[in-house]
Amino acid sequence: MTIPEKVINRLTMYHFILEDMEGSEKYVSSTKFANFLNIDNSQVRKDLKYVDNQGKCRVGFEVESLKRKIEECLGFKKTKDVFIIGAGNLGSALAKYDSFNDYGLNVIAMFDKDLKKIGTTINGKKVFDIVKINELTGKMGVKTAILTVPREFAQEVASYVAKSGIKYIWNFTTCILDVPKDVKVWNENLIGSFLQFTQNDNDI
Amino acid sequence: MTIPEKVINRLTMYHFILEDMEGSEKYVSSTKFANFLNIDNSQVRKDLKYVDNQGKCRVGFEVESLKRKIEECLGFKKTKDVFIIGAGNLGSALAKYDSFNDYGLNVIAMFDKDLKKIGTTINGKKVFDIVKINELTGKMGVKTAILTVPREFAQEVASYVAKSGIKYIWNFTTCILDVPKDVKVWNENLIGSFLQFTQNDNDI
DNA sequence: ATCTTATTGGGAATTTAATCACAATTTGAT
DNA sequence: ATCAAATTGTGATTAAATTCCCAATAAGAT
Repeated sequence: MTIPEKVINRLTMYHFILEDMEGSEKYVSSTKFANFLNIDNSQVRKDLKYVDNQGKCRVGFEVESLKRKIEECLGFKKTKDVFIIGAGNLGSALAKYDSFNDYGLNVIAMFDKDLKKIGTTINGKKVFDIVKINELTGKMGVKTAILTVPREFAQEVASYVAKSGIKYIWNFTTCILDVPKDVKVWNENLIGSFLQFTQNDNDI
Repeated sequence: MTIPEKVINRLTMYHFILEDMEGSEKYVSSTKFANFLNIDNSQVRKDLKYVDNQGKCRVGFEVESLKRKIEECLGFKKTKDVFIIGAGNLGSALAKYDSFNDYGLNVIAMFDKDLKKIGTTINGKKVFDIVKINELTGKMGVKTAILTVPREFAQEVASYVAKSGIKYIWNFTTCILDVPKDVKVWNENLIGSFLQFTQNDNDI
């Protein structure tokens, strides 16, 4: 069953909440989730229909089993191997971001063109020369790359990376990439996200 | 006029594209934007209706004027002051992220509780003791904080920050925050974003 | 001058997402 | 045993977002 993207996003947030409740509370209601996220409680119940878990009238949803069901449903325990392209500030921060591991996102290696960075290790992830990506993509069967290079190199690097066999690019740069049709790009547009957040409030 | 959030996000991406075209091309068509972002071209034209800029039949939209209009419309030139709470990997990376400046996002100062970090300077931004935030929020009139502390401290720090007068929290942690009603939280859920990207592709 | 083609603008239709409303259920209190 | 309250599940409704469609326009070719 394919779950709508927005539902996936909310399910991960319910999981964050469950993480905090586990151990201290046995049940949680849709209203509790709804209040945390400022959404309608029936929305929550509809979302939870996607994971195979039913609530109890007058009581709510069982914390532990719901948490486990979301994990199964979204594959948190399934390892998703990725490369990080660009061992700069953001790339390094993401390499050190432990929450990725908790959700199955496994950084296999990093790539850069800076000789001072190549050969070093960041949080246990080795930094390779970008020209090695072709060889390593094939050898390790990695299909996903996180792109964190400076804007001015983003297009060039993305094209290079696409040629190596990478099929999914999670793009953290402010460059909109032009890549072959068989490569899927997901723009993590932080600027846009901030503006969505603040745009309709004039006192920022 | 309030612009829907999704439109705001796409407008910033059109701007990214225009940034690359400026100087080399005079006109751009809705189809060109649409192809870059894999969306329908009439969607692009409807988005562009929100900024006061009309296209020319058979030619498209003028690159320079459209770029300028988007900037005006979304307030890229208007300074938006923010604090970064948490001078760890992600906080430091965001403090060094120059694209923020280009879009008017101005990091005024950083806060942490680690004595080794307090007093240092990251990309020109001074790191203060978190207990100073109350004083500085008032003095500098800052209303927005970027939260990048470790998950286990997120709720505690968010409550503290909210008490200082901060009204907007851009939350990069994997903790869903419980804050007073007059504080608006925007969850930058990277885990959820990644799963939205990859969930319906089974070969990751 | 006429034709072809690329493009906009915008109405209509469709699809997707969110909200509302309420019956059914279950718990705990009286 | 009865009643009040909290909660789920879901059908109906509303709202928002996207796509489809095509007339109108203007550029460039013939």
